[in-house]
Amino acid sequence: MKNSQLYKGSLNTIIMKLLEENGKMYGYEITQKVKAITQGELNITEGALYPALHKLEAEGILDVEIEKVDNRMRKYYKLTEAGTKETINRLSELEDFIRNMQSL
Amino acid sequence: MKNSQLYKGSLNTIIMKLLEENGKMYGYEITQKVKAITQGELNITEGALYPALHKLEAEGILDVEIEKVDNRMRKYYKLTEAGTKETINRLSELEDFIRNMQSL
DNA sequence: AGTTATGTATAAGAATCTTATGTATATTTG
DNA sequence: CAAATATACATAAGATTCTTATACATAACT
Repeated sequence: MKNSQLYKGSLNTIIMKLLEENGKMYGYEITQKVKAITQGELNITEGALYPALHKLEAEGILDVEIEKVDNRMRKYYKLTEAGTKETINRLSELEDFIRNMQSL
Repeated sequence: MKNSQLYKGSLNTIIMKLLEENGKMYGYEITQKVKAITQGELNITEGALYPALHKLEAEGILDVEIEKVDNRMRKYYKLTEAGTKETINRLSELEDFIRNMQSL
């Protein structure tokens, strides 16, 4: 997701952060939201996104709810209770990471 | 190098940033410096560090100079001219990354 | 004498992401 | 109206990066 290697390992945090703010989102929506917010700088690829969503679901971080809109499938994801707690930790780790990277 | 996945992909940037500030450093010194600056939060493992140094050297980012101190080998690394230029880009990417992660 | 610290190195495996491909429907454009 | 683009999800092969374990060697500390 971008040529810069720095984003490697941050996809789960990005997903969780967006879901915490927006309640529920579907995969394609996440890719568009990220592109919009970063002014096209960060493009999440489906090959990275969908496996990540499936894994977070398997880990009990996310819940899925399937909807059909305009005859097209959408899988809405939202944080579980455990996922919400875990997100707090992740965002704290993100702050630590940023602080450490700046002070190095 | 730590349980948080966020650091994945940032090792090269860390190495280059430290070398830009400190002129030249050897591997073990880098691990200790990082540990000290982050108050033990970030520990770079040798299994990650040495292959990374070798690769940066092969790419022409780093130059090596071997010294013997107290009968023990030290390999001092410093940025090449190309490496210094590349470091400017990396640090710019780091700022973009941080800004994007905060605005998401 | 044995453990810890200093110092470098590699190899097997895990985790994450890229790139490519596949399927399907809706909308826009030439 | 046919073709291209947008919407929407999915997986598989390969690349990259890191973890964990192991290896070797000397110095310093207990």
